[in-house]
Amino acid sequence: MTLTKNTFIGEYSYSLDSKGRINMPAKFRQVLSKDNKNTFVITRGMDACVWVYPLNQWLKIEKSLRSLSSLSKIHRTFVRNTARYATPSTYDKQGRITIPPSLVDYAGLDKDVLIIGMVNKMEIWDTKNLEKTEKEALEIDLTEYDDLAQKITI
Amino acid sequence: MTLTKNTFIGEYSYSLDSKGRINMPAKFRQVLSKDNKNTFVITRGMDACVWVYPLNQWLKIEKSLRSLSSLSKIHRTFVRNTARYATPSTYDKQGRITIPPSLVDYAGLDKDVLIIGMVNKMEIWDTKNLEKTEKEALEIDLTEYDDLAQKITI
DNA sequence: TAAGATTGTGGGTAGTTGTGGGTAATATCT
DNA sequence: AGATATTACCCACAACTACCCACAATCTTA
Repeated sequence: MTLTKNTFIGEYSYSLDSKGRINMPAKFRQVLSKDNKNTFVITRGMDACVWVYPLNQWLKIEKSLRSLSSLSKIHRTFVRNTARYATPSTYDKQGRITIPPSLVDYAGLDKDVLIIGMVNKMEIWDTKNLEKTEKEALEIDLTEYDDLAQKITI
Repeated sequence: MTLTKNTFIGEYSYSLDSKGRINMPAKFRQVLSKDNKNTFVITRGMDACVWVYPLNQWLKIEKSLRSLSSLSKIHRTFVRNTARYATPSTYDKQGRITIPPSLVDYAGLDKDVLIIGMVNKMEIWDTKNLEKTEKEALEIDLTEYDDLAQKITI
């Protein structure tokens, strides 16, 4: 079952071990193209989670960042926050990546974590944290949400 | 009797076996075009049921999701909620797909299930659950139904 | 109606996957 | 430089999944 290359969907439950390693879902490893060199780039997500990009996707982002002018304050902030915490990490023979302590801290990762496919990247969430975030998300503007749903036609 | 490609209508009764597998109606498999690679994408339905897309239909959704920027919170939420529960599943030689435990749970699938053709996708319902939902549906606002009638000619 | 093909259901087995931990190489600090 | 901490790589094993075969019931066709 090979899906689109470098596309991640689905939710997987794993545990962060005592060495700060997390398994990458086998299905996600399978869809990776070879130019990713078994490497992911991990960085801060915009929510309280960790974003994990396959290498080649990250390279595209780097390119976009390069095009942003530093004259704009919001551009500077965005580039800084995105680039600052990014770390490349190669997964081991068992398919695990090591999450730097600072990111474990940022996302509040404890033992039980969820890896969520976000199409072009993955998110790593602390299970309990996500539940909390979901409750808050109920307060988002539903009209806007519906508009989106209309456009996408699921 | 060849029907329209990738179009699903009708209702079929099957059973969920001890390994979490459900047979896909032979007719549904027959109308699939080859680019579906014997794969369906299963996800949460908006009611208490499982939605099953043929691969190529899902790819259209995926493409829309890809166009949404993660800078927008509402976009992130939408992508997450849509992609999160989706799992590709290739059917075996006997034509069965495996339903992940989380979705079995979500839809309350027990043994007897119904597969319902929803034109561009299918729904899998627990038989008893659907009966219950149907009773509740009798109470929906008939005005809304009338609105629909304006749009669609039956 | 009888033979053959198709369909739905059950279960066995080999390979894959997730997780823990050990050891050697590398980095850090005094 | 030497001691200590950190990281990278390897092996082991239990649980799970994909794949295969079997068979009864149903449908098709001659």
